[in-house]
Amino acid sequence: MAHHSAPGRPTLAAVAARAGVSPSTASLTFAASPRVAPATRDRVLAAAAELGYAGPDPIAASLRRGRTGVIGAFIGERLLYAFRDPVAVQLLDGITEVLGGHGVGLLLLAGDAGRPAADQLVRIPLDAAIFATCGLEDDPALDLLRARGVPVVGVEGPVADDVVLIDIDDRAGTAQLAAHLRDLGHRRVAVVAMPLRLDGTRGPVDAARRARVHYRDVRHRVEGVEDVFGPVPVLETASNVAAEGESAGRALLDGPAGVRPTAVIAQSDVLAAGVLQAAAGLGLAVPDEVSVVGFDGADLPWLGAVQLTTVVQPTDAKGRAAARAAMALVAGERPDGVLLPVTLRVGTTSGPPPVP
Amino acid sequence: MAHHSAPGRPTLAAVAARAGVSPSTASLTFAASPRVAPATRDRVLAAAAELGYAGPDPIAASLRRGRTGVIGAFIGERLLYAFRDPVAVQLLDGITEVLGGHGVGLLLLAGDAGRPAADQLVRIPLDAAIFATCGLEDDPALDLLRARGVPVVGVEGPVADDVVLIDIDDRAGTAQLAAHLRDLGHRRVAVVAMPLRLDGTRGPVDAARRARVHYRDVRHRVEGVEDVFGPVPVLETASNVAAEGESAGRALLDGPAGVRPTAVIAQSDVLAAGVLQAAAGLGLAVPDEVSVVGFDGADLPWLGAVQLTTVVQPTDAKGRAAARAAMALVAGERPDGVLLPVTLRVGTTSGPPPVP
DNA sequence: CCTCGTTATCGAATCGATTCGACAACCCAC
DNA sequence: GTGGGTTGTCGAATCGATTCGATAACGAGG
Repeated sequence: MAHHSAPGRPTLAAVAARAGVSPSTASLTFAASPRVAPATRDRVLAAAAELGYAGPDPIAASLRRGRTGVIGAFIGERLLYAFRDPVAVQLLDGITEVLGGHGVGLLLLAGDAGRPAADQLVRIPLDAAIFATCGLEDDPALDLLRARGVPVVGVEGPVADDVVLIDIDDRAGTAQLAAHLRDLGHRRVAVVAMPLRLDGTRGPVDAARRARVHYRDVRHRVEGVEDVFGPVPVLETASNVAAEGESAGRALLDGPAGVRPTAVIAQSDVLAAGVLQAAAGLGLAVPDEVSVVGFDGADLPWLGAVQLTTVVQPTDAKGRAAARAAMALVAGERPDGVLLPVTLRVGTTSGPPPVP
Repeated sequence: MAHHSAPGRPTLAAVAARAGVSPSTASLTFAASPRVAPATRDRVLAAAAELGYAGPDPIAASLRRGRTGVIGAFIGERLLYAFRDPVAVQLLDGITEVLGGHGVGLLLLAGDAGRPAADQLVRIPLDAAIFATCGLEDDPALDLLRARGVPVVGVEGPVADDVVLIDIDDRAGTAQLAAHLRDLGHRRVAVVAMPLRLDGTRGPVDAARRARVHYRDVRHRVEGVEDVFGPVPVLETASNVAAEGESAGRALLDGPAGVRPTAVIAQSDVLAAGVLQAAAGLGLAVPDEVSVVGFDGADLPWLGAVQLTTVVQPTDAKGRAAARAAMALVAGERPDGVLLPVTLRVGTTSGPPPVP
């Protein structure tokens, strides 16, 4: 009975023996060391070819080196939902761009809601972990990683001494956006928020709920609005998808002109797209009867010619920065956190409020 | 200078010593073996807690076991483009669903076009690989995996003796779709094809190009149409995205009523969505002036109320089947390939051709 | 009291490489 | 010809666990 799936696979030692050199030399050969003589190298390579040896076993090499060349990315939600979010996708793309260049692989860790895949963490070798879209302050996975000595990078959280933070200025960016609306003359605005935590809740946010917000970006994007307008009504969605934005939008905008908000601040472009759909469904002209703004600067394909007024964040740069930080941590460095800039982009969905 | 990122991390041996047991017993304890006495177990666990030992090192365990608990998924394109494709996303979701249940992780292998990340393959330990969206017949990565003894599952390709194939009947499905159009009375149809190979080419497909098609599904979905209509014009897109579908659709539909096709068969719902946009842009009513059909049965959010006539494939089941096959291969079994059924779904985008 | 059968624990081999310091061989110059 | 500096190769320790067969302890039955 064989121990392995592939029983008779040749080892480096076998290759060395066949080539008439020591295992050390054979190892050096495959590491492309300049210290091995060309003639010897050819002999080893020839022996390897004859034996069908495909190079050193990655697992054994990993053990010796103490590294695997794999970095894990935590996705809070199930994969399917995370990938509906263009920001998450672009972030991951930025990460793989850097990682791929170093021959490092990205492992997806998706946790169905509550309990993130903890068993995976225990079993799977990781050099570092990136909290990609789930900056929970008290994620249990964080403790596991800590105990294991796996360095952690957080994209917009969690905040901790031993976590390198890649951040954007959500609050100031949103404040800028809010100021734009205020300067246009808006006084009655409402916020359509991304989920405060992942429990399927939707609806108006009260103080109690507000106190239990899990995500830093969500909190900061509310605070940015309040910096300008003071307390405003916040409507929470259950998921960051257009359909949720639409139902929230309908709830907000389905009322008489003197009562409904003259501007809706969605916390993401995806939600804003939903709000736009809601406005269209209610027969409200944008921006003449209602202004709609978003956040992210994702170029959503289904917006068509509409240019959403939004706060543009450098999502791909965020991904690249996260990956670079992870690589640095693996190399034993202690990289600084990064704060990336955001910019207001005024489009065609914001304008002065309607005159009564 | 420390060898590792975390120098003084305790080992299983240290825990065993502290608990006054042998390493074997400590190992058995963490493997939750029933053969270890409860009192001993508690002693070991206590020692582990005191030392801050988080459990056996996954790398070392991997070496001994010969497995890592990581399965690689090959994405032909860059992540960003692959994840614009709802089918790819759903496929991956199905894969992670099964894998996660076994505590196995999914590693993304994205190759920038031509050369897929070969260096990653050499360095990263993998138990098995799934060709998720890139069924190239002659992918160089396949040879590397073979040489390494890594078992491979192919989703719609590549076809090889040692690759377990998870397939759908693209040809028969498309033929059914084509027959539906023929029965409605269509005689002049055109195909908007996904990329035949990844080289950025777009435009009419001639025989030479046709001979060099890389993807099985693309080929089969053309053949299915020809089974019903005989040779038809095929317009290739450079990428499976809506914008490409739109420009292809405009090229096909921008002509006098007697010349342009009365039905456009897009090879994916995403492309079909683009063709619908093109039709709308040209002021053509669907299905009265032109019928548009797709493939996949993906529920695209931005289609709104439009019900696309399409061939529904069980994408998530495909993902789950692929993952199950991979797990079986890792377990040393020799699973059979799987052929999943597709079904025609008639929506509101197909109808009789206009009367001249 | 001795033996047999469990049950819990241990020893030791093994997984397949990497790497550092030592060492031999060789070249050149003095 | 000897000393010093390269250059190329080798030995041996190590990475941290898993696992099988062996052994000790112990209770029960004859």
